Amino acid sequence: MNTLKKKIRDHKYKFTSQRQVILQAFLDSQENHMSAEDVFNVVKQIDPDIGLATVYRALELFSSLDLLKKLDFGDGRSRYEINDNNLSHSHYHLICLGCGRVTEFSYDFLSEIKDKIRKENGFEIVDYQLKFYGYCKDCEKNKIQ
Amino acid sequence: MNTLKKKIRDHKYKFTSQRQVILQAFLDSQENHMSAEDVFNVVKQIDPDIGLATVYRALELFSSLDLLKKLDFGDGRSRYEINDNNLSHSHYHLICLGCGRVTEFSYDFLSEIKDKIRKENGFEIVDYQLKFYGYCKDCEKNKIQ
DNA sequence: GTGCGTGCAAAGTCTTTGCAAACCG
DNA sequence: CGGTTTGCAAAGACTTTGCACGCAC
Repeated sequence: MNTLKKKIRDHKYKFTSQRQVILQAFLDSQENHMSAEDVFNVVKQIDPDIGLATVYRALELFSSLDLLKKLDFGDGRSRYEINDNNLSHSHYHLICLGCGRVTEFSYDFLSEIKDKIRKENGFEIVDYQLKFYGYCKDCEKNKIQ
Repeated sequence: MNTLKKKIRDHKYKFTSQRQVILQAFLDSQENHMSAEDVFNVVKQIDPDIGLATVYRALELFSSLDLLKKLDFGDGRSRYEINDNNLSHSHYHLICLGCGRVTEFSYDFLSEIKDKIRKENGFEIVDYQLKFYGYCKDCEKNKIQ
């Protein structure tokens, strides 16, 4: 938390109690991919006066500071996760078309492809997002088709 | 177009003039990733009476039939492209953080990772989406930082 | 104290839905 | 003809914004 606090202050933003509570929610949460409303519901427990707009504003601020990473799983709302800030530590998301469960998977295929893309397109990668859609073990078992 | 028409009829859906015009827009368009409104603007030229809701309904229908593929580039609206229906032909999107331009890139790394994921997670992949964020040649050149 | 940050409510954007009329097969 | 599909407008879901008050520094 102190690292996060420092990063916010370094950018001349204020470390308000609301911002702290919202960050804490991510540090504490078992739920890895919270939507704005998920976050709102968590922080309301600690500070009932907090507003949904404040949550949205904080999530956007934190994303711009790379404290959080904004995700999209195609369910009509943005989701966020703590950003570990290291490309090679990145993970991918396995999104089950049956139950919607999102699992994480990690495997370094990037170094190879990164070079290839730089050479062929002159495109300098700073981040990426990889989502696999399919059926998880349980749904595969129960699939009719 | 006849293949598409067949696929629609095979599923007992009607091949209406509106649906035809919308599909034609994708076949003709140079723009590879049209939003619902982009499509609406194109088809209005041909059929001024067409409604935006019809476009949305058609895009959803076509996606469910795998004629189109629904994409999300994080700009707050869904985008669509013709689906080539072959996992190994799939391409990735290079999204420039400078100018927003979306380029396509193709490289088969999937077969390898697919096996790995099936073994380790019991997850059966049917589709995936890979997006790289970074800076394209031009923006890299002009980047201050 | 000053100006950034907040809460609230209203507005905005994209998308979906209800319904009567139109149309495909 | 009958059930789909359409166009329109209204509603819905998520997110952003305007503004007066409050708080971090």
